[in-house]
Amino acid sequence: MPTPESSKSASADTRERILDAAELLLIEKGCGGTSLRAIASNANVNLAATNYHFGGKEGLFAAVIHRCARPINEQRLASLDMLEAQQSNISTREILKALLDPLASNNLPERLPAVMNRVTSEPDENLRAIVQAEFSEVSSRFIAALTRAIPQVEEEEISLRFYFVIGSMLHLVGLFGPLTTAEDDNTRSQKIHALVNFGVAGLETESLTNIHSQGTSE
Amino acid sequence: MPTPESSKSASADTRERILDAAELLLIEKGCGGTSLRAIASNANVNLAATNYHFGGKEGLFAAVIHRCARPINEQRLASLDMLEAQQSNISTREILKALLDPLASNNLPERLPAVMNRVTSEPDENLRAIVQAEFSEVSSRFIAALTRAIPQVEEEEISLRFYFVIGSMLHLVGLFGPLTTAEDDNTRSQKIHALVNFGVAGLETESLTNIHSQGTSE
DNA sequence: GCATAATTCAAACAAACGTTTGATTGATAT
DNA sequence: ATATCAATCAAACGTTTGTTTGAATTATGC
Repeated sequence: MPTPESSKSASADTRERILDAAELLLIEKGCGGTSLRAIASNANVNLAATNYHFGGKEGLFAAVIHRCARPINEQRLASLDMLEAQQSNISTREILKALLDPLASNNLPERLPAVMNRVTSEPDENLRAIVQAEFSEVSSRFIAALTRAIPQVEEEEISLRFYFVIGSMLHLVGLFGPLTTAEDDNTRSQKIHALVNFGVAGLETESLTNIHSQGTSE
Repeated sequence: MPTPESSKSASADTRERILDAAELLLIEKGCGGTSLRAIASNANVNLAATNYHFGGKEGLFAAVIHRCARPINEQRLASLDMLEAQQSNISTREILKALLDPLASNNLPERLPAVMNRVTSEPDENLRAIVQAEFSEVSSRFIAALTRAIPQVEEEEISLRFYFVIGSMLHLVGLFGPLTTAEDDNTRSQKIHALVNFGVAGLETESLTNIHSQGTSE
């Protein structure tokens, strides 16, 4: 049973073509709506190649997710590392920019947001676990940084609001669509900037734990 | 032998059993991951009944979406109507409460958020069109109300921030899960309240259209 | 009662799916 | 050149999918 995990031969080209085709189809048709036959056809490879190189459909999509998420999450963590090394008091805006600005960069795999938007809403348990593992460090690190930056709000509330920002981000990249022209980059970075403003205000607002007269009198 | 307890119209009962089973499976397994056979099995009806009553799989899910979305959207619009009839200056918080509080109510079909969370991220074009049509009036009405309530922010920015709130909402109900115990209702309404606070702050913050030195000057 | 339409049912349909097989090619090293 | 292993290929595997069919059953109108 040969396991061709790390190979640099001509098969590496096949692997990348499969990943590219799978990534594109995953964005357009979703995980369950993409067949291995369509991937093989678009990648100009044999049908069995997908099973040979990735062990199956699930392994293939896991590789797609990993290839997409790793560089952008590394950039996020690197930016946060640099912030924490330079200053002791980091602003909420700086943290959110470290988190969201990589999505506006155009020298990164632009399709990552679209892939994440698809994958985070997939009902498949295994894929959800893969995604969660891929983002767990980013989540914990940024929640901790935000908790330090906003001491007037307790950590549990910060954590919830962080997920609000993530939800806004995912919904926003859903509006982007798979388009990635050069002029769209400007519009996209503007919307990312708007999201940063929105998130800063939402995160820093004082928490009103007093829920008085919640019921609607009608 | 037919069940003797079915004294009402048999066809209407079958339709509802199919809708209930389809709704539950749609939440758990997604749209593409739910087969008509699983629906028919869980609903204790014949396989052909789903095609007979709804014309096909797509018509069935459209009926599920419609049955879920209509009552909650009617409540949202009714609350907004009442606000606009009573006062001329409506606060951002009142508008967001009219939009989001129905999600915390427990005498409504609680499964709507989970259904929406699934359906809004489905890649199927026809289903997306159905969802968009179902929510178009709510979106336009609430964006208009928010634009009047927050005159210092231009409408285009309000529209974008509104979708941030929607994204946060969808992500939040994704965290809820299909569980709906009585004690969970309390936790759920608390999180909805936190979302209202978050959204009010994000919506009302001044827009920084001056994107000067967007690049990180470090 | 009988006739007519509506509904349910078991069975089958063709198509598409992920996966596996076994032969065949290509490269590498001895 | 020969042996060896990784990689590609056509073909088929068994399952599951949505949908359809035609008979059987039930409800409805007269």
